[in-house]
Amino acid sequence: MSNGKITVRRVAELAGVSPATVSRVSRGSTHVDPVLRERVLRVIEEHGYKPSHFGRALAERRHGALGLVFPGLSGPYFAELIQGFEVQALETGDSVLVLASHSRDDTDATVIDLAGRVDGMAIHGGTVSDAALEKLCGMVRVVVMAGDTGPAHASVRVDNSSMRGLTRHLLVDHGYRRLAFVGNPDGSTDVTVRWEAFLAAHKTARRKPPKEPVRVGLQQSDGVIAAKQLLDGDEPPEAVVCANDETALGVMIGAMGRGLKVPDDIAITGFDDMPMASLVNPDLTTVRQPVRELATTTARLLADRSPDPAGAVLLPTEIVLRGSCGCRDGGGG
Amino acid sequence: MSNGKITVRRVAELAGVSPATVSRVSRGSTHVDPVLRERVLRVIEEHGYKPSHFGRALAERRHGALGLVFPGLSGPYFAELIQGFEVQALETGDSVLVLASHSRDDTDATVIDLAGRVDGMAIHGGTVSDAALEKLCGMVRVVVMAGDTGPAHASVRVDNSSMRGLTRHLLVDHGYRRLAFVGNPDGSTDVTVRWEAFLAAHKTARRKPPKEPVRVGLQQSDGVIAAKQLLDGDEPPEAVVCANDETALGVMIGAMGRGLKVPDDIAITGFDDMPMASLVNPDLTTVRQPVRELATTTARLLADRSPDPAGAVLLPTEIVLRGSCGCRDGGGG
DNA sequence: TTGTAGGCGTTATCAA
DNA sequence: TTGATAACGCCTACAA
Repeated sequence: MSNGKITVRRVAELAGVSPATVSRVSRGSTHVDPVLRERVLRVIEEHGYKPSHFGRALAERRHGALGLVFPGLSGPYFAELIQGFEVQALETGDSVLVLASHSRDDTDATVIDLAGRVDGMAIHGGTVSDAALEKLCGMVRVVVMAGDTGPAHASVRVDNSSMRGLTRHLLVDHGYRRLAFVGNPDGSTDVTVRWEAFLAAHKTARRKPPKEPVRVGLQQSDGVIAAKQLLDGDEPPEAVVCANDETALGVMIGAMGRGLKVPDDIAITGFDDMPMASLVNPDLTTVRQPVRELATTTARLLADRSPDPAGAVLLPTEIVLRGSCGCRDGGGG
Repeated sequence: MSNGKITVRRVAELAGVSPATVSRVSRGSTHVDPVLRERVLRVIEEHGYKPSHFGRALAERRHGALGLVFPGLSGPYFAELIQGFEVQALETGDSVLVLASHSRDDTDATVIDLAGRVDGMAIHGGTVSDAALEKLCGMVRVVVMAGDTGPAHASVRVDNSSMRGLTRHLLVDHGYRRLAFVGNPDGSTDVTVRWEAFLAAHKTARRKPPKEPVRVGLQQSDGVIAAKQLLDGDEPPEAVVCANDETALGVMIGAMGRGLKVPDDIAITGFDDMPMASLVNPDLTTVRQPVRELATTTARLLADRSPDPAGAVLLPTEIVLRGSCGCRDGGGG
């Protein structure tokens, strides 16, 4: 078997044409004599010629790769994010370079370095300092996902204001008194905005919000930890509003582990509408957000070759009322 | 601000030296006159010169990148895998290209293409056909993680045989009669081996195993689905052995949602020992596997420049007995 | 339509 | 130690 050392020149030689012609054929250029094309194609096939990314990248000054930077969290949200992004990138022939272990306090050097190896970068809200972001923008096209555009070229995010309606629902429709919020507003832009919407709903309803959110991460285990803090305290809340479904599930597990009934003893809501939300008992009241679209839109913006990408895209969300807020009294294991 | 168009030649010019010297300095080569080095460094600093990955890659014939291929699953396991891999890769200055949306029935073309953009690839067991794997091996160094070496250059996996001891524990120490297995042996090498170990333990104990596993995926929602199938049937099992912690949690949620008590009414075990395992009530009996080490070892093997990497690395695992199998009767919410 | 020649930015080789 | 010079593999004017 021929090893990968076969080059344009060699193919040209074997096919009795010039390297230029091979290049044209290999990239499906028009304007090539069918006979020659056929001859070249056969040699390519026969010897398994693959244009070198090295040479191509250098000549075209294009990496054919997109970067994806986010805080290394587990869970359905990020899995969906990666996959959506990747599928879209593949669509345009781009590869995906990920930086999943990046937290804001890391040195920015890593992400700057990444910028030198890609044609565009997607930065998840809250993972990179504004200073670094600005530097990045001077190097490649940058799209912020789930965050403010800031110095970036564009941004794509979901409409977190649904959290306001959801909170109002709890406050007004159900008449719950003491609400708690689980999630760290400093952790990500999404949580910041959701916490603000939570506060705003209280204000509109002329009700006093909790002084502080329960500052934990976004994983299921964080929800369990929050439940411990919330339910073992003096005044447990009547309803717990969680920054995402995972923590909501965690809180629910914690509550049930204490023998509490949801929603009778305590109401719980999430955000995302991931698969588990409709599978638990009671099923989870939440806000549905189009995670996949968030990812694909971002990738599309990045791959777009037009001079300037759209400014800020806002994706719609939808409140999904189910059992865990008390809207149905079926189930309640 | 100077745009990124500054090259070696330009720096050389500005510093009054040759491009070769700039190259030597930029790469920290020894044998450079301190005076010149200083002069060059200042110019580099001043103009923000960054060696182009294009040029460097072509000249060194080295991408400076590693590929990571796995089935796009969510959950702590894969999150840990990515991060561990990435951290180790960063250690050697490599970037990480991921292919997370690859399922076995995809065209192999995608993964073959990836091979042309990296110096080495980590393939998660059960994601690529043997034919494709063989082809890949002719292009780059390939290490299989959590799977058989096969045609690959090396493999790293964990010792799944602990599943045998765990099953024996359920069968003999606890004396459970009917056990069920949740997980699809065809889905991944790990599950294949765990199912086989489950069967082997039955054989050794001279007990009849279930005819079939409950063939579901590895996510929490799959566990809920399995619970439905298992618990709503005629003869619910006395103990459910799950292929991983996530599905175990799902089964537990399903069981509790039906008002069943764990482990009194039904025992449940997992595999992984992820954070949630010790947080639920009752806490989860499981097998601890070193996921991070799995990832870092793989990355290290890939980055290793020595002629041939080690053959097959086997990482140890450890049975962790907790409440969900019936070993402690505290808790049991 | 095809071929020739030069350039993309860096590193490697070999004299000096 | 330093500096010309030649790859590295491909693409793309430009000329034929």
